[in-house]
Amino acid sequence: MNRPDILSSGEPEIDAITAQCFVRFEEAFGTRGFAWDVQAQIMSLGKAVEIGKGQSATIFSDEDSLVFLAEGACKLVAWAALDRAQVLSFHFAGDLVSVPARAEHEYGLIALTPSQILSFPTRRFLQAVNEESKLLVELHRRTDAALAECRNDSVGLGRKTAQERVARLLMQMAGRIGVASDNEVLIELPMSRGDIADSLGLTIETVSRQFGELRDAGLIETGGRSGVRVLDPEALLQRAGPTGPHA
Amino acid sequence: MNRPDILSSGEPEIDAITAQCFVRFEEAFGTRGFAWDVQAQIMSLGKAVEIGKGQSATIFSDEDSLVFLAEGACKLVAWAALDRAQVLSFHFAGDLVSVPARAEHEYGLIALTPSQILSFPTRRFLQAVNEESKLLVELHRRTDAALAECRNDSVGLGRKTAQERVARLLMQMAGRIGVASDNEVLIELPMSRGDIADSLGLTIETVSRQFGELRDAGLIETGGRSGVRVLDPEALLQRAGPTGPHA
DNA sequence: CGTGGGTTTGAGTAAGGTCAAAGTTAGTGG
DNA sequence: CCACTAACTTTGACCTTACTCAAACCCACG
Repeated sequence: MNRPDILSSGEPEIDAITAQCFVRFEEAFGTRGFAWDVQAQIMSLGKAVEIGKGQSATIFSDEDSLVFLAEGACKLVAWAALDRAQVLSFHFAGDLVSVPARAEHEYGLIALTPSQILSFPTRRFLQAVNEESKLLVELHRRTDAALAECRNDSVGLGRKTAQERVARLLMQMAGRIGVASDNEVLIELPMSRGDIADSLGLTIETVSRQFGELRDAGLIETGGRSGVRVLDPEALLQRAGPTGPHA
Repeated sequence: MNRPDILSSGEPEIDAITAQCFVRFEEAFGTRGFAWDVQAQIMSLGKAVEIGKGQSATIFSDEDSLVFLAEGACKLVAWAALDRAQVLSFHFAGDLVSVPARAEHEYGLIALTPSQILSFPTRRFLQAVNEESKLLVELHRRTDAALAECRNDSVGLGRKTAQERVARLLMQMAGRIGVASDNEVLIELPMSRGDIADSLGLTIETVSRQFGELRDAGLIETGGRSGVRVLDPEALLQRAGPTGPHA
């Protein structure tokens, strides 16, 4: 997919993807009111691209990146080894994802559905917005929320049974991308069983068996590969296990 | 070890713990150069306390807190249930810990050794330092690092064997609090086998057995409950498992 | 309609959990 | 300073859960 220069002589030509990504970004972070030069810096740092299903979104290979997901759904993956992937999180439109260049493991942000993303090199981005403390506070808020989320997931990975993990993921997805209709929730899962397994620290087979058990128990119905109808959210939440030390 | 008041006479009396905590905090975050009123606000928001082994450090019960660990060692714990604790991280002097008031699980910061901590209510702290973008950037940097760390741990929880988990933890502790001496590292573990088990998603017995295996293999020696001598760091790192997809 | 990747199901296995008991360690008080 | 004790740790036997390997199945795509 070719992209025309986003900066060019005369009036800057901007392609549709770039334009749309920045509009969404401005909406999410309220950068519209920023000083002119800060806005210009942000625009020159951000690279907008469209990526197809299964494609990786790593842009800045030797630098930490900050990726804004304008449209679509992605998974953040770390590899413990070539054959041991761990899905760290699923992301949807509006999310800001912090992607390390390379830490103890190699990371990748991979599209589950065709997605539009806007990538910034973290360090230079922070320098650019250095004086816009509102954005810094929002950035901290989101990172802190991601940390809290990651910690919640840690509890799941360390201390929950296969069924509790699957039930919890379904409830999370119900809340994130589910469509409610009188005490039922319809979910269209953008990720495969393999992705779910990799995110829960299980195998494909175990995930499948848990789907089966939940179906046999009458808590969910499945339609095709990606359709899930939660028939009894209450009971499903029960199976996700306890959520605190309250008794 | 006593320190005189850092605010001159006529001002409110400040106890030794508070004084020492703030001195350490200033050193770590360079708040010395801040505007007078910002410094005053920070000081009025921070509660310094000394907590003994096993004591919990939760100060602001219904608000997210930001806890600076001035001295000692602590564990951050979440409870999946009364009998299912997950240790999310271990912390040492100089660390800043983000403690949610209450999310999906209940959290607690608990002292492993007598510790001095300085707690801030996150929201009001952010308001106070709103204009000091250097501190905001540093805050973001630390939170982002904690997130990266949490994600690395997720890989461990989801995709590593018991032995890999234990070996990795020992290497982490070697790097964090170990004392090196010609190709050996001495570690004085501040946490119990139970804490280690809870942080790795294992049982006490399994952790103990892995210590045994590593000892039998000649990679480590143990002395008493807390002493560990890493005889062969190379080999121990090997047992921690692969660290990326590089073949 | 095929075809191939994803999914489900089944049988056997292994890693780690559970239960129980013995052995240490590091305080505590005499 | 030593004996005592309670908590922590180690070890052993057995069991459960989830993994592995394998085959059948079924969507979704061309």
